[in-house]
Amino acid sequence: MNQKPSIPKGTRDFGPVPMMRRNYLFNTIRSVFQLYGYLPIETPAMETLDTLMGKYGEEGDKLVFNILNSGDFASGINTELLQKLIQDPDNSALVSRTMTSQVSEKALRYDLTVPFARFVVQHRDEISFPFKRYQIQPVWRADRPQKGRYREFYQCDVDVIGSDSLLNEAELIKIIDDVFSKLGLNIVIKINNRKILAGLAEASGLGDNLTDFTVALDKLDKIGIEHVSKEWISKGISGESIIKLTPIIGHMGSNTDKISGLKDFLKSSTAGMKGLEEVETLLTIINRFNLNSSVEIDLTLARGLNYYTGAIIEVKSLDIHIGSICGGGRYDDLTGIFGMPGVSGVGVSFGADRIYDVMEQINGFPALAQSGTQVLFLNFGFDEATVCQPLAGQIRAAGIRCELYPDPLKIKKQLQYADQNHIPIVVMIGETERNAGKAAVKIMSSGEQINVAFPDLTSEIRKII
RNA sequence: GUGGGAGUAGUUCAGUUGGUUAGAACGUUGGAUUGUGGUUCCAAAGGUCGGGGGUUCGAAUCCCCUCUUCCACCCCA
Repeated sequence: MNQKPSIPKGTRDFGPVPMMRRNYLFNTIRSVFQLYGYLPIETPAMETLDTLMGKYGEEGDKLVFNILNSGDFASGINTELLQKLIQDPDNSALVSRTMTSQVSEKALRYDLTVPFARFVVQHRDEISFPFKRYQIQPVWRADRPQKGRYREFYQCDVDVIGSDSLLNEAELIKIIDDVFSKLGLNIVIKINNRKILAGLAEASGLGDNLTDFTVALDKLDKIGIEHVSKEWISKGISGESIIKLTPIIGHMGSNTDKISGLKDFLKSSTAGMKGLEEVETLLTIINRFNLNSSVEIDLTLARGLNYYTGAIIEVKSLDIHIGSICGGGRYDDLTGIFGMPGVSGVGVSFGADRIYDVMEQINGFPALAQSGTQVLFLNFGFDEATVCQPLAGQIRAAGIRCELYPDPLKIKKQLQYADQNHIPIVVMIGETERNAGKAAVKIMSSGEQINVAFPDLTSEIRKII
């Protein structure tokens, strides 16, 4: 007892109440996915290192949890090679990488999209395209935990792969709107397009600085235009370009205003115009949906851009400031890295844990009393309990949640148990009741108590509930 | 990976310029005439003060290291 047990950092236990709420969340999300015809899949918690590495950029690779090989994992180490490398202290990163590959061949999944791509390639024969799937599973990241950031968390992914149609993007936005409407959260759906970003870079003469350009741009709402400009300049982007860009990026008007501004700015860029056209079409489709949430074009939305090629989607809570609670986009060639080129997909991922945190903070969860026991039989001893069992069986057969207290403790203890577990009805059958053939039914909220003949017990309880 | 705050009973926290057996509240357990909960009253249990090292006659308190956690950055759900 002098040593307290604990769980790894960034992980959490979920007691009954959080669990019921999480189930409510997952069920809501799942029911919407199913309503649009998406099919469930699951993939293993671990993937081979080959599948995962190199898919998330340099930063992402570092955040993958590696799994040590079983058994005598040290036998695979090439000591000669390592000794050679280790002599140079600058090599420490390389040494770690080399060593990892020698003692580990699998890792915990980092997201659901890459395993999905692997799944599609591996099962291409069984899949008919377009393939619409959803997947609700935990993922793991060796990130430093903080508010709204965990090392083990759930993602709820919906993707459609094998279709270029913008109707898919529109459908996903409708799904987002449905889910958050059902949950009662106020959100804004931000959209952008990778091609527009490329166009902005091109039209302002940035050349191939796209990555540096977007990484800084993504921080605009956080650090402001001055700091973004500074970062751009430090990356070698010319002041001239920045002056051209500032009014476009800082444009705060409506979507149509933004589009007309962009139309003029991007006219020299084919990619940019293509992206703009996509956004326009998407907005046209969405306008027919009558969404509850607002959809706004946000040019600062870049989202890592590891594999996104078209639409970029992100959802922010208007209730709580917590980073994005849902995000995704189109990736034209994700399966290409697994040897199946030319298949385009688009998908979004709901961050269940962050959504939970938001719901929690705004008291957005409905009362979930419908999960606990409704009727408790007190235990007056073995013989009396034997009488209770068939009666409890009848009550359950009527669909009422019912339990018998397992130990013949003092009645006070058993009532305390009922009280603490918010059980509304208690049935007492002691020696007296057993002889009389009548049960004492106590309604906990009022303390009122009535006697009911055994055959009428189920119907009486049904009346009370 | 970088920077800052915090670690004292199950939980939330007190703990005076270093000074005797480290406190409270809530919770837990037991009791207040035998088969009746929530309120009340009484009592008890529970801490090598995150861990290790150092300074000191003496450390929860001062210094160093480490772990954990929270916050910010990087990045992200």
